[in-house]
Amino acid sequence: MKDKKTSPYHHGNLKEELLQTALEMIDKEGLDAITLRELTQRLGTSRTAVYRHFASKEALILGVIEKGYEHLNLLFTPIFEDRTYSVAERFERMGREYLNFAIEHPNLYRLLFGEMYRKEREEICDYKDETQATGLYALIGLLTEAQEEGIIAEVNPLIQAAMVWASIHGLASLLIDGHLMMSDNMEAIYEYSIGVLLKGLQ
Amino acid sequence: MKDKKTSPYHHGNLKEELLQTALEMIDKEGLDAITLRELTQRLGTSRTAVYRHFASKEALILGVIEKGYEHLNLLFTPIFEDRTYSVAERFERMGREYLNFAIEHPNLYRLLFGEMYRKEREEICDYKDETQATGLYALIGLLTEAQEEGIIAEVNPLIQAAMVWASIHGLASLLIDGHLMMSDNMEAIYEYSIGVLLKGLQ
DNA sequence: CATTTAATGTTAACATTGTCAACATATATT
DNA sequence: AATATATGTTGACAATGTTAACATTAAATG
Repeated sequence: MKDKKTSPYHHGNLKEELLQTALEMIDKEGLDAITLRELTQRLGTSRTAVYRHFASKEALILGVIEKGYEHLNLLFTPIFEDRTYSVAERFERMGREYLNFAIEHPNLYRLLFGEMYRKEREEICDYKDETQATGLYALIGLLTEAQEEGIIAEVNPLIQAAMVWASIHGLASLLIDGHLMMSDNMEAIYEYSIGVLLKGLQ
Repeated sequence: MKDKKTSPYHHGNLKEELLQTALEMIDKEGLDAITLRELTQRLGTSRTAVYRHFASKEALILGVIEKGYEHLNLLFTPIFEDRTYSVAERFERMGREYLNFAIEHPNLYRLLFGEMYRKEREEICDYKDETQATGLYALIGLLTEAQEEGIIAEVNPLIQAAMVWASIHGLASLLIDGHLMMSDNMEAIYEYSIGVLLKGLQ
């Protein structure tokens, strides 16, 4: 019963491992593939062990979302702030990185930027949190920089950021959800989009 | 048993009413709110009557999607083709109508343009179908017209259409999924976006 | 019209899943 | 050492999609 080598009664780090494994499962197999039974089985615990660390399955997923945001923040912010590149170059690079993430991790992308738990998400992360964590904050900074350099028009950067984010998010969404049947033209569409944006923002 | 007034054994038009009621339920209460039991109960039949008309719940939803596309086509195409307005005006009007639909019917919008049944959807409606039904076809036509009038640059209109659609779709998605916390600035963002697009496309 | 066949609808049952209550065991506290 | 708290387990339940077996109506066929 107390065979410590194979399965100690207390797992030790279950909460963190639940989050981590859930994130990996969602990433690889999609949100629908996650069942508490499957998840806990992979960690060698019983089905209901989850409820000692999370109020519900939903609460667990919300934890995964929070973790995902932190991950994204670490991924994107350095690109935005790398001053070895010009503003325009950073603009182009950030869009590419953002799209790459969406394409390589469509399930995670949908979880973070889709409707999932929209209502409940608002409680754990308000506007400022998400803005900061998803790089929208950094985007606003970049656009402000661009305004100072005279590259783009001096308009409320919040509105500019929303417009730019929407464009790239729309492209990512249509792509990973299978509505743009021109994945081969992907690169052409992206470059054209960045061009249209930079020109239109002037 | 054969009280025709209250409940005839054969419903008569069950398939169509299933689609219609399912569409209304999805529209008002969201996709998750649909259960076969609830749906059939509203129509006064037993839970499994669905299976005489659809292979599965998924097949039913795919039918709803098809119905939704047809509906959208009827809604959008006239706007695209109303030549009493200039090309630029039509461009602006179509975007507004598109956004309005998304905001007024977020659940339907997500169903039609989200990931739902992405794989299976490809079987019932290939590129041409969706392109035509969602107005992308009309958008391409409008952009071609704009090119002929010299309003925008002569670039592959397919790529232009993808870029424009992505921008508006991104705006709609971020809005209805609660990621843009500036619904009050909505109108400003939209007008600015159209401006950026028209300028950038030149 | 009578009979057969196909279409449509119903009931009973099952597997899966999230969740809760009651119980068990390990760790922390006093 | 004794108690309390945290953590994990087992058994059960309700909801849901689905299937099989049966019932009833409409259509087809002679």
